[in-house]
Amino acid sequence: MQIDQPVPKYYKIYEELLNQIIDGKYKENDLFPSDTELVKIYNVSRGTVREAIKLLIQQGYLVREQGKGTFVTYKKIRQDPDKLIGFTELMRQHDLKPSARIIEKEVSYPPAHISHIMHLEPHKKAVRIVRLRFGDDQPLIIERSFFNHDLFKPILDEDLENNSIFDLLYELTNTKLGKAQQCIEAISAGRQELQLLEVEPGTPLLLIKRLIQTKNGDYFQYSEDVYRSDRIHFATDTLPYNTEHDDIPLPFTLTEQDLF
Amino acid sequence: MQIDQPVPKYYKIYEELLNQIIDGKYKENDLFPSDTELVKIYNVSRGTVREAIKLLIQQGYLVREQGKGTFVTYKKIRQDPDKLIGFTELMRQHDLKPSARIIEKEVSYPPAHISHIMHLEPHKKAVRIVRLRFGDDQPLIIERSFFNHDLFKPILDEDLENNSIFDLLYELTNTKLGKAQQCIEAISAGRQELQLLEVEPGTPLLLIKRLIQTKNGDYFQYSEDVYRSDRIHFATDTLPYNTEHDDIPLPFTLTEQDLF
DNA sequence: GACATTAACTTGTATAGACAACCTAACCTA
DNA sequence: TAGGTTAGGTTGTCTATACAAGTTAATGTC
Repeated sequence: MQIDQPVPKYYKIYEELLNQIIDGKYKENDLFPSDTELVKIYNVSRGTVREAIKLLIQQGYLVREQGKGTFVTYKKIRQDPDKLIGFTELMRQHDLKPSARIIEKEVSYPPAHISHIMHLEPHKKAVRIVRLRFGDDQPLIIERSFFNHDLFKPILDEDLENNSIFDLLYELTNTKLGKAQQCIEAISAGRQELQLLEVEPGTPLLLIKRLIQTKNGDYFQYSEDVYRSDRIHFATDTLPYNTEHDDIPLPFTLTEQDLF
Repeated sequence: MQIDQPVPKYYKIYEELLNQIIDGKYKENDLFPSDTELVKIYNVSRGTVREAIKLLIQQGYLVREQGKGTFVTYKKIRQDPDKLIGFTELMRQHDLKPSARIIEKEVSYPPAHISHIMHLEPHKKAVRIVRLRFGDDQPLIIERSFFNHDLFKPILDEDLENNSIFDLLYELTNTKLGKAQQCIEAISAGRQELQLLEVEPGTPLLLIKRLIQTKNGDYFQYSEDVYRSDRIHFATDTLPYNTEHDDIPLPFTLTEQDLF
């Protein structure tokens, strides 16, 4: 015997709108129906409509702009975490203007666990840099990095907003990079993320931690990059075998209709 | 000249309540003031109070339970990058006792977008399976999959709770898997996730979408797996920052250049 | 033509009220 | 005592309304 679980109106509306978006009823950047229109269509109150819209916003399908309207943004920037495509290259592929801002830059004693991960001796200082990455002037990524001070020193005073750190490293010290490790987590937006990435409190974000060595085996960098998951799409084409990829985007998510 | 931007009431209340929680006014699992009490304290409407509470829930500070009340659940974000786990064999490397529960299993006509992505003809049925996977009896992953019915038929009645689907496929039909695509997102826990994964509303989770082909090129499976990010670390050990391709000048120099 | 004003939209916030669903504890009854 | 009922609390959902804040396009004026 199946229990008849009542599904809220706002959730049904959410599902229906999601299906419409997935079915391609709206194109990227299309104007979505306004609250008032949806109120008439579904014959519910505005609060209920907004509840449904909120879910779609949280999933990254819609964006609201006060005074202008609600817009469809289902297409995400794709990035393959295995192939470390550069940020500017990634932006260029999506016709977005890349830019960066240095939030913090200092030489200090890192926390103990950072020293440990980077195999630094306890008395060694490290270079800490926080950068904010933009695509078309929209904040996409916070990069929080610790660098090996000895290796980083030669490029410390270079222009890091407009130059590649790895490029500078190679040009000035002839050092190349070697192995790297990374892991991915989902986190909730904290205080700094709210401010820098311009998201709502509690927005789920992707956290990618990387530990990068030089080709000599020295630990060069430990970074924690926080990505706006609603704007950047992490995709891989590998697994057992890697042939030429068909490139089917997987931009949607199963709805409850698909599940029950 | 800075425009004096008005801060919403619900946000001020949110900040004040957050400060109280951070200051330790409430202990873990303490009962939080009810909507009605907060309405009296702040002299606002219930909707406004709930807006503030919602933010605290999304941040993971509070949990609401219908009929019982609102509770404080301070949650730590733990960083443990020393444990780096492989992509597929998470369970074994974690040294956890693996188990699974079939939530749903049916043969039916899949939604249109699933048919499309799996290259199924519209009249073709698919096997839909929802599995909940445990490690040491704790729910870790929801696997929601659609399988090609023709390919899946031979193993439909096998014991899917205690066997690997891929292993069964190979044993019974000698079919090997080919290429796969996958992408990773961060999402907020929805209704089914709350129930099955036993997490609090708004908990950030990892969503991994996969499209898997057989070696023959047939589309075998589309799945969306939801991981408890607080219990599972997703990691790749080595990245092709690759040293072996140093001789190839153009493509790899570009990527390294743009990375920072 | 250039520019300010206005009207008519949009989303954002806030209020007040209602009922449903759920939980707990006190109470009543067998 | 044991068990069922009820009253009163909680959160969940939904409605209806109102005004603020921001955008856009048409209008009117100089």
